[in-house]
Amino acid sequence: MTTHRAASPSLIDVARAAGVSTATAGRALGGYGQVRAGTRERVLAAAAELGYRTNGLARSMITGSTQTIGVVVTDVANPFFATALRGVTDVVQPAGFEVLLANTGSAVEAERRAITVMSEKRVDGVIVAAAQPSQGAHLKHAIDLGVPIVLLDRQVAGVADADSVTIDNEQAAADAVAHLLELGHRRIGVVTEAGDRLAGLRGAGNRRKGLFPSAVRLRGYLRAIGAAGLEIDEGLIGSARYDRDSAYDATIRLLARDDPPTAILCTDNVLASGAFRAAQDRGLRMPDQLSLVGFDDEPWTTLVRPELTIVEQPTYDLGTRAGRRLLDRITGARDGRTVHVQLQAKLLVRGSTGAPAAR
Amino acid sequence: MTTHRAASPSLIDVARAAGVSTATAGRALGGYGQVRAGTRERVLAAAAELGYRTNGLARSMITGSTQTIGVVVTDVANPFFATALRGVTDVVQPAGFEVLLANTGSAVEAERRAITVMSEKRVDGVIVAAAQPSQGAHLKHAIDLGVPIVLLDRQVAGVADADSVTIDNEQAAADAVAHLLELGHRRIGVVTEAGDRLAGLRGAGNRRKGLFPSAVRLRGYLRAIGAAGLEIDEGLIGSARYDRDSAYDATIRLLARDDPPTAILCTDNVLASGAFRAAQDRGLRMPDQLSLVGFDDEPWTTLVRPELTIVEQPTYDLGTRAGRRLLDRITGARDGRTVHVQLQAKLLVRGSTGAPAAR
DNA sequence: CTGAAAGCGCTTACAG
DNA sequence: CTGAAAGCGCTTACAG
Repeated sequence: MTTHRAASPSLIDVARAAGVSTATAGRALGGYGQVRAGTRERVLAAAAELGYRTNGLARSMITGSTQTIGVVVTDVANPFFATALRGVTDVVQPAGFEVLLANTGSAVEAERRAITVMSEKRVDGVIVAAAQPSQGAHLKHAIDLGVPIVLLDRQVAGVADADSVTIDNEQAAADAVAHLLELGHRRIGVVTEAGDRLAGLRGAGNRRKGLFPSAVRLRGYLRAIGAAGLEIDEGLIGSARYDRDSAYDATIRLLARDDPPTAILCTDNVLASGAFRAAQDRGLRMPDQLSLVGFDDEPWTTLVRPELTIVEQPTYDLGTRAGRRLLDRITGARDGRTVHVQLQAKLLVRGSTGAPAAR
Repeated sequence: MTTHRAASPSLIDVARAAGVSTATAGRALGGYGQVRAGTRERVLAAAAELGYRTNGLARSMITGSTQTIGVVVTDVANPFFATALRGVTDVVQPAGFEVLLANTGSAVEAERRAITVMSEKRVDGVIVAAAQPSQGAHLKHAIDLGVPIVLLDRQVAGVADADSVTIDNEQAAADAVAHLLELGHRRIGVVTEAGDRLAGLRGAGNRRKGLFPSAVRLRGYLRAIGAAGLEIDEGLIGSARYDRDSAYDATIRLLARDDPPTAILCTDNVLASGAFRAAQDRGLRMPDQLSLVGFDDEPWTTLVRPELTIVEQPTYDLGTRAGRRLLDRITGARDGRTVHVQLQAKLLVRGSTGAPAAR
């Protein structure tokens, strides 16, 4: 029973059916301006009768607002971004905004395209977790065109006028190392994605912009080790790619040293899972023979034995704060001042960390 | 150095600067129609000079296409939907479509609003993981208005004209039970969200529509038990809410029976994590004293000891298939026939299942 | 409170 | 290949 589908009725059709002008029909349907109650009812009845729905494109073209924000992430399937995204939607949807989502797969070119398209679709603003924090020219360009941008999780080099909501990753990693130092560890290893950035991080520079969170965490590790008066031993810095197997290998290498670390910090949840497996396969008792610290409170960290000590990031809040900040930019007080929110992570001490075994 | 920002330049401005008509400027910029190479260059130069960007709203209003699809899920933070969503974006973005995302929190009212707004924004189609598979009136309404819909993960009652892409959950659960039966188990328990649907499932009905995946899985369990000639023992059906603690409690209750199950199937990944913890806390050796089967290949399932036997759902593919199907509906062969794709899950046998201990 | 008219920024026939 | 004109479906001053 496929009925012939007429073109979607427009305001003109509704107005005609209700015997009013399109201006009046628009006022009744759009909830703006003044309309007599009786008139409104007649219009609404006609609209319902015809199956009318507002054309949001036409409305947006006139009002200059789409009630839509863009969200650009590197990987929605990553629980970190999925959770932050949930935070964004939970704040933004009740305020009457929709979310246009783009996944970049960490490719700057894809990010550039996404920003362009979103800008052409006239989103009211964009939240972006940059693919490459060192490359922000296209973001600056968008800002110059009048698109408000809030950076999520990564500060980007060369983008002065964007707000940002990030986690204090340097302090988070330093806290974890401090915990291990306090337990008496002196040879503390790290499994990290940012091993290749080591030279730059050891320099005097203290910029946050342009660095991936993993690099900032590595700097926190270096800082804490240095603050304790210990030498930085590059042999304790295990480089890995962003996957479990690579972290597994890096951990095995660290443990194979003549003088292996008694504790290891992993700068990420995925890396931690690889390190945990490596410790398991090596038959090391945790925490006696090896203490381990990871990032993110994922389900597995409390299912394994011992439970994993972790740095808990306020991931959901990261999203809500970014959403709220963007809404403020769009609607309310456009005081113009650029805001950089930095949230604190929390060390959750569990069974995988303890004093090193006496030797 | 805040320069005064002029209103975004329009095609008229570009045309004037290039000394051509708006029609020609539009053709040069939009890549449609015929334009002489020299003319095109002049127009592009003028556009670049002025910082012109196409107004997608105006374009969409005329062309009747927004190159945007809606995706409606209950919870983006759930790894299942996050992964499926990634599948959708990976298919749809390269084809030139953007994704408008809505999170419903399983509330039908939120879903209704999301569909309405998306429809008003004139998305070209919508993929929806229904909040309540039993309630589909608003979806049917949208379809009648001309919005193509592809159902994801859940068939919905009363929505005849929507395509669907789902997983064969009944077969998946039945396979898991068959595996346990083959190992020699006779008292097989189940921890499920759908315990309250039991009466309806035991009836003769064989509809898939209107049921949550958990309910379909429970039916698979019932079918497999019945097919083996065993009695359904309602005492072996542990009801839980959708959280780890509730599953933990349900498992503890099952294990406290005089005649406890020797194996347990969990109809979901979250429930499985609770059941695993319960088995751990009870000090039960797996698989000897208890065999356990879960759903979804989450990281934790290979980090715990023993590793968990699971039913692996093709979650990412669920998204890619739904995306592709919707694109087909929108662009290509609108043959009109409604398509129901059902993907098969795969049992991954690992250490948590084995023959029951002799007693 | 209501309406006639203008206009948002494009694309699309239609002529040339 | 190019342009003048119409039109997509709304909202917004402006009058009354």
